[in-house]
Amino acid sequence: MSHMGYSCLMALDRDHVLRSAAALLTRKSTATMDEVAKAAGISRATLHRHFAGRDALVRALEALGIEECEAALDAARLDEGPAADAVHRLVREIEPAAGLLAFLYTENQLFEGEGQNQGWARIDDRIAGLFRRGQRSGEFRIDLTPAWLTEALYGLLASAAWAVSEGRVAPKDFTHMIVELLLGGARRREES
Amino acid sequence: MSHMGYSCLMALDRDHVLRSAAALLTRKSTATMDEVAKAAGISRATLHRHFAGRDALVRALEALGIEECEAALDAARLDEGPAADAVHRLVREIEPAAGLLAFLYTENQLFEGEGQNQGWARIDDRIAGLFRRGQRSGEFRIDLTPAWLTEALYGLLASAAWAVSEGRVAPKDFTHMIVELLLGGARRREES
DNA sequence: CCATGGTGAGACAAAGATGTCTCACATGGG
DNA sequence: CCCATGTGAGACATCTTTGTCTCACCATGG
Repeated sequence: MSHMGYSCLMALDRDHVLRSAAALLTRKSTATMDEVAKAAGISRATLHRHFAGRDALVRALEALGIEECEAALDAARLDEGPAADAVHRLVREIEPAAGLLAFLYTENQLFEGEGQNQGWARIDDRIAGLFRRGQRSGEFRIDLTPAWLTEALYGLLASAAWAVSEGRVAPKDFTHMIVELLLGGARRREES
Repeated sequence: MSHMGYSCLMALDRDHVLRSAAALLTRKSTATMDEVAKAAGISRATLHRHFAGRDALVRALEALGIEECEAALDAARLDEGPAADAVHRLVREIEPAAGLLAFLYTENQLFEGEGQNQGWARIDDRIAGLFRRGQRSGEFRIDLTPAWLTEALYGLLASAAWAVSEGRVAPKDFTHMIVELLLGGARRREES
């Protein structure tokens, strides 16, 4: 064993289990602990050694989702350049986590008060702040509230993730579809 | 009793139960049969007399959702006038059913092959057809596929329904928020 | 070689939800 | 008044999932 073996191999294992669980629960949000274990290639006993129970697993997934969102927000450099470009960078950065986000987004409709509400609130604020910046600079229209634009972004991310996983949308179009609809809408523009 | 009493009162009762269940499951998608019964003001036994089981209840809700969608599609007269106006009418007509739609939309991520797939396919086709008409007439841009626009509409309806139920968006803004984002996007338009 | 620790398989009880049943009660018609 | 029908309350068995436990196995390091 040794401390290094523990902290290193376990951490890698745990991360692998977490990502397998995310991939499975994205497709089947009611998957059993046994199914999660099999999907990760481990036994239910070992799964329980990593996560005390289903709640703990979902909490860990929530933490992972928050972490990846924050990382995407950082990588997108929301404060730099035109807000529209920042939105584009944000969607591109957040795409790999979209499936997980969709799972957590629908899961959170259930646990009203529980969960890492503070973590999500912070993310909501950062995204809403981006839209607010775009409104103040005159790039974005002001009759759609930042809160709604944020919510709409979540909804479009979830829709796109499902549409891609069911083959209704090509994976390579993911970012383009979301960004163009969110920013430009469906109506044809004369100006551009 | 009497046959009329049965077929009439039962039907009303059944409809009332169905709508109570829809309202509850919209907020708490994992609600128990007991909770559904209490929400409808009846006992679990009576609930079981109306619907053989939870599956039957969800199936009935799915049928109700399909029915209301079709009704909204009919009322919106998708073939008349500019496609953009038809989209506006559609969202306005479908608003009362948005909560139920959101529930079914996320529920259907689970039952892959099951359910009234044919009913949904027909609705998908009608909505996608509306977007295709708008593209052909030159109203809508052609780089966003009708399938994606349809999916996005579902996602925005679900997002808006949740945002309203959690107080993040005013109920009266429901239609405006969705239509303006879906058609016009967040970017400010020079022309209008 | 042997000891240690992680793992898989499976047994087990507990908890929750479901489906079925019985029984008492009320209401409305004959 | 009496009977029939729908209803509510609750008991009950069943099923699924969960959480805990034990035990045999195996790989790795000493």
